Amino acid sequence: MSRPRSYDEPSVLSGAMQAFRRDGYRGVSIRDLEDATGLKAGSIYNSFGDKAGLFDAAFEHYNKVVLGGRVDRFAPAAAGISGLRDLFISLMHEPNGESHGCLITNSAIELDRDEQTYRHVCTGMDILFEVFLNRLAAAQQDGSLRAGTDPVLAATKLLALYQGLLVLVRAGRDTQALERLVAAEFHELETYHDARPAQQDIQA
Amino acid sequence: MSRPRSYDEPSVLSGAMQAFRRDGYRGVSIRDLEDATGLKAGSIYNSFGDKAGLFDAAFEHYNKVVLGGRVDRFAPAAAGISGLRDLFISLMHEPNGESHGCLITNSAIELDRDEQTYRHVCTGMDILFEVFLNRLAAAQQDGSLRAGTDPVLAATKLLALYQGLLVLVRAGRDTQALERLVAAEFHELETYHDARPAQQDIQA
DNA sequence: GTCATTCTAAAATGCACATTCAAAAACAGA
DNA sequence: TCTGTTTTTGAATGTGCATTTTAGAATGAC
Repeated sequence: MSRPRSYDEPSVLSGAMQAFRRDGYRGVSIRDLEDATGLKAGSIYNSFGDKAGLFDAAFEHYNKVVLGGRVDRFAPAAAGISGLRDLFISLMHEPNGESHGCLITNSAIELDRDEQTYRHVCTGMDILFEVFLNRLAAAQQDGSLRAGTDPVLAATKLLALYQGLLVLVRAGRDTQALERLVAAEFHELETYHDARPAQQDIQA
Repeated sequence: MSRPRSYDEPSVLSGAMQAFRRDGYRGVSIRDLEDATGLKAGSIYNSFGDKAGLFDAAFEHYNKVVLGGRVDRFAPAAAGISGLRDLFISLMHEPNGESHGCLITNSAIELDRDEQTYRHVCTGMDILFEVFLNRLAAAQQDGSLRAGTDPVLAATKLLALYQGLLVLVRAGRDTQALERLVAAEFHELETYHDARPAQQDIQA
């Protein structure tokens, strides 16, 4: 018994999300959000309360759909440590030059820690940490984790590496070097190897 | 043959820098900068051209004085890898709760890559990378680097870790866990050790 | 002391922004 | 078809911002 909304919520959230990822919360105006969502300012306020409300909804959407989707696609439980590596490598392959940016990393820096919305930052990091820890612990069980590796420590390391990579990618650092780094780090996690260096390294 | 400036340039830059570190470029208004520097808006414009000009000068000051000072204090060439570790540990000990933030990391995220000022981000990262690489290469020479470690790869890893830690610190993550991570990473770099796990780990 | 020059102070300008308002339009139920 | 409710729209509002301007104060050179 009332006029129904004429827009598609997921696509509105997706548009807003993209704008926020690219330009940050402060860098996006209501005007920009009109273009990004297709909604007029009035409708935005009617539907989401205010700019912060839309940001909040977009962030929730990001954690659920984008982050969750990436995990499901690249690093499902069955994919083990190798799936985690794929997830990391994908960070260096954002669609052509179009650096979307990670809403978690970017908001961790931009937002004030005692804002309401900051909880999404913490949630996102918790999700990542738990996925890392879960896969590493499972790998430890089935023997595919290098012996002697502490899963909690390794998960912490992966979380830091993840955030750091996103900063460096956004800064335009050489992505090939970063890919080599990821390859090396996961090689260290996955395979059993002692530290005895190759002969030429000893003699050099 | 003219009126001299009545302010102390380093302290003006230091004040502005602190404001920008805490709240970001967009988060600081000219009004805020008046308080942070002690200068009136007119003087700021007279001396630095505009807000971006002051930011530029403050960023240069950051790279030279703050970043350079930290390297000299914690990780001079003589301190080797151990000095690098001290530098990293210091990231988790910013003055009481007062998270100043790193202007390089924060600006890498907030600024647009094709702005003039972004060069300071690149310069800062280059400085860090070169310091890391230099200390690691020296350690390789004198045998204090774990055999088989590639200095370039390790320096890349440290750069990513450095940026990632700053993101996580700003996000309010448990700093003790992060310190354990740093300790473990540097342990891996410094000491010779094979990967043979302790007995209890094999049997578990 | 006077002059030229540069700095400071304070108000003024104009713009972009987030937000609100009021009117019109679109639907659901009767 | 009529009614009530909600969405949409486009204009209006007011605030905060970066920046400019203007007038006055301070200094060095002579």
